[in-house]
Amino acid sequence: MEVTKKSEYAISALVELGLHPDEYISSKEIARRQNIPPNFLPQIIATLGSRGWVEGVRGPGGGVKLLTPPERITVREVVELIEGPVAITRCLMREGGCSQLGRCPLHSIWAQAQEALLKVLGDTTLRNVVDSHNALHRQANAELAYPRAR
Amino acid sequence: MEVTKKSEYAISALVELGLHPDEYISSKEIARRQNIPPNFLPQIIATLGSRGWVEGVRGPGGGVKLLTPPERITVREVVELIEGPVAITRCLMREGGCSQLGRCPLHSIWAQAQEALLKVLGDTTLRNVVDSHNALHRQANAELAYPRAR
DNA sequence: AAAGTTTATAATGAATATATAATGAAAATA
DNA sequence: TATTTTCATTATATATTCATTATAAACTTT
Repeated sequence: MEVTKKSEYAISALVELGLHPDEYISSKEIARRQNIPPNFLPQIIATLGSRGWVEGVRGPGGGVKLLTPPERITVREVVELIEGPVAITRCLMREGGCSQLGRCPLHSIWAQAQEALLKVLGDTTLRNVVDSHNALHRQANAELAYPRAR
Repeated sequence: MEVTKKSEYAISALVELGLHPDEYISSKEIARRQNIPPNFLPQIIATLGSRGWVEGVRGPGGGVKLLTPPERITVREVVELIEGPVAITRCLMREGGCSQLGRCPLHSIWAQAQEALLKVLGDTTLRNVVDSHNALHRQANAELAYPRAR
């Protein structure tokens, strides 16, 4: 229905792949680096593969590789792929979700709120996430090298 | 964790009360009119009462009444009262929600998205919802009286 | 052929959401 | 005072979803 861990894992996996372009990484290794349950990740990767974003090669030396440039994938797209159509309330879901068949007075408010949410996610590309991941790491490494006084 | 039916029921109940100012309506009657599970509503009303928005009077002729003007209650407040602090992802929840202790690159994106969502809900008062409820009803009634040709 | 790996599906346990039921307490009326 | 009506509170049951593990199958390389 909305943003579950599964989506976070998917994004984390894509980020890891984005950090190492054109490299095949086994799902087990991705799971280790990104702290994702190793048995859970394969299903997620399969979904990403069905969308054409990643390619998996089986067998020894195989692994997963990013096919699509990170700037062409938005967080919104990932979430919607993993969760299915996002709906912050039952009211916005298919069929009998809305008690009054789309005429309930809350309908438009939920829709507006959801659109605001999705807009933020849609304006954020995987590239942005990869970059801020890098920034965080640089910062952490600098801190290690030159710790500030406390 | 986020917007469940419970919140919708709460808002619906408040709307019903807002439609009939200064009138005591039994929870059973509210449930009937707004299509809310009748046994579920009392718990919800109790929560609304603890916040001081409604008053319940027991005994024959008793019922529930709105104490606070609808323009002074926002949808956001209702949702947060019913659901507790809203968090669209585990990452934004208390304590160990974020896998990387608040430093994960997704953190700020979730936060932005959530803030966008909450802003819409915070900008909508119960008055707005009551009004659009009225508008919908007027429209439906006009349609009944003077049906358009099809 | 053997080992490692992805892909796909199924099964399970845990948590949460939803709802019902039971009980208790207060107020009004007869 | 007894009875009815109603809110308030708590306990219980059910259903759904989430998260994970487990299993099986297909594929690739060595």
